[in-house]
Amino acid sequence: MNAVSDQPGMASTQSRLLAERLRQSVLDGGFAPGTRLNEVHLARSLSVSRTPLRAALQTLAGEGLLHHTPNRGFTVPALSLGTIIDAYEMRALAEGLAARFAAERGITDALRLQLEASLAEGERSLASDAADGERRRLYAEANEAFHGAIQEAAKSDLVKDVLRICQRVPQTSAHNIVAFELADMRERHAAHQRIYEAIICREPREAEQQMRQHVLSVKMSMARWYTSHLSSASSSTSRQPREPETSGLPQNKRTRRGR
Amino acid sequence: MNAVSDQPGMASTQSRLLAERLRQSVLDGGFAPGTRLNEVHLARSLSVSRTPLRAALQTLAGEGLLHHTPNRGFTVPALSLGTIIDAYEMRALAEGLAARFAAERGITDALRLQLEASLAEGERSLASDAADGERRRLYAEANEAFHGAIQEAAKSDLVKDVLRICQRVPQTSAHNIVAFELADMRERHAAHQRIYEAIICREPREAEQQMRQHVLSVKMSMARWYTSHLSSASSSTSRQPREPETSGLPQNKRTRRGR
DNA sequence: CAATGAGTAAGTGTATTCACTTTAATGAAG
DNA sequence: CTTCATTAAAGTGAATACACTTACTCATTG
Repeated sequence: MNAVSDQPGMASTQSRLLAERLRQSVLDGGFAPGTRLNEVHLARSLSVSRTPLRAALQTLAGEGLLHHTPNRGFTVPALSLGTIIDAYEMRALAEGLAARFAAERGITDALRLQLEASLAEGERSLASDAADGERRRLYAEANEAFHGAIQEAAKSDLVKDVLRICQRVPQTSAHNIVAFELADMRERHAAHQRIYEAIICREPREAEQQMRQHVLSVKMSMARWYTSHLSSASSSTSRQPREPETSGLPQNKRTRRGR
Repeated sequence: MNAVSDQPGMASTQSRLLAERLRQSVLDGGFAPGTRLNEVHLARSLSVSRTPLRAALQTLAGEGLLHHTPNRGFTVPALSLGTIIDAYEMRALAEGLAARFAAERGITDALRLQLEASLAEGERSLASDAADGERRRLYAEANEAFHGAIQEAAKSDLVKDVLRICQRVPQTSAHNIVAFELADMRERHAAHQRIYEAIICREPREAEQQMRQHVLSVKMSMARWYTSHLSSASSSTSRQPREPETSGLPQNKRTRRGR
């Protein structure tokens, strides 16, 4: 009955794969904020049964990426600008701590190489005369690699979890916006280099301080961009009574005859 | 078939109640670290079917309170002292942020009263000549009320979630140990008062700084206590291959006949 | 015509069953 | 006595079936 058996690459279980896919979808803004996820339709559209789907949804709800209401199911929360700014504030502290740990504990050669590679990649993306969108994509990639490497170097599951929570902001997620103007990107790149040096030199306080400033400056750029571009749209006060607006697939026909 | 129907107080669903109970159990150390949770046995002992139990477990796993391995089920992670210390480090930052937010945003009268009540309660517990254990219990209660009120005052779901993660440390959980010696408790109480004043006076930086110091000092006490009292026991390096040691109820007979 | 209430479809919560994986006891072979 | 293969029991993952709740349509009534 199962189509894919004895496949070597198939390490994980269905629920986990689903959780991964859905997490990605939610973070990428695949579902409109406030959307109500219909289990039956979602299951059909993903070609799975409800059981593993629910498993995935429960997990995501535990992670705080979805909200659950007892007899109404799962919804993707709508975040206000204030919430997003708070998240950056928290993230500045958490990433700062990660940088501090990395500096305190020292990093493996592999991670040092990854850091250097991401810096080089960022440099290249800034130097290239590629189209603006393409440059941005490249830089976003380098940026993610840089921060990822530091989080790894921190060697703390807890810090990683906290950062996951801080970045559970749909739409605004790191790799979507990241760098807003070329000048901003240059500034960020310089900050990355300072952070790298502080870590290599094993200077915890300096690394933490630099990282905090860096993230807070990203916060500023984001807020500026957000207010000037979106302003009105999707600025709801988190979990206010919003209209259902279900999703997961069509909810079309509703044919009935009188009693 | 369901025994409890049309009951007025029954607001929530079975899975949620279970999640709550289990969360409490895990935090209170109801399951030994490293224990493997057997779904069938646990379900029987809790008088529920596997479905809602699994739902609860998935949620807790999402929260990071349990660990899940594909075909082996859920386990309660064993934490090393290092991990616990890291948690305090993160918690210092998060609670500091909460205090800052509270000072920035101002607190409602209700919360101000709760803060004052908890301070008074702490004072009383320190002044009383009750038995040491009893005093400790009282102080722990006041302590929890104090920190809880500030977390509320921060008005940030994200900060609350982060703090939940930082306190997801079984056994060592806040209300279990908290204050170690009378002198420590006095020092803590004084810190609480300073924090309270900073918040009332709307001085964000001061509030944040005081709170950070406060939590870090708790960290020190905890580490001192931990090393002198437990030292060897339950100091494993997080997620190392530990022997199964299942739980949930007995696994007794194993009768079989040869092929 | 608006308000209200019954009845029904859609949707979520839970139970049960089946399939697949892991685990460990047993016994044969070296 | 140790090692390894065999094999069934126990356990988890997934699917299906059923129960209960919510929400909507429509008809009735004042």
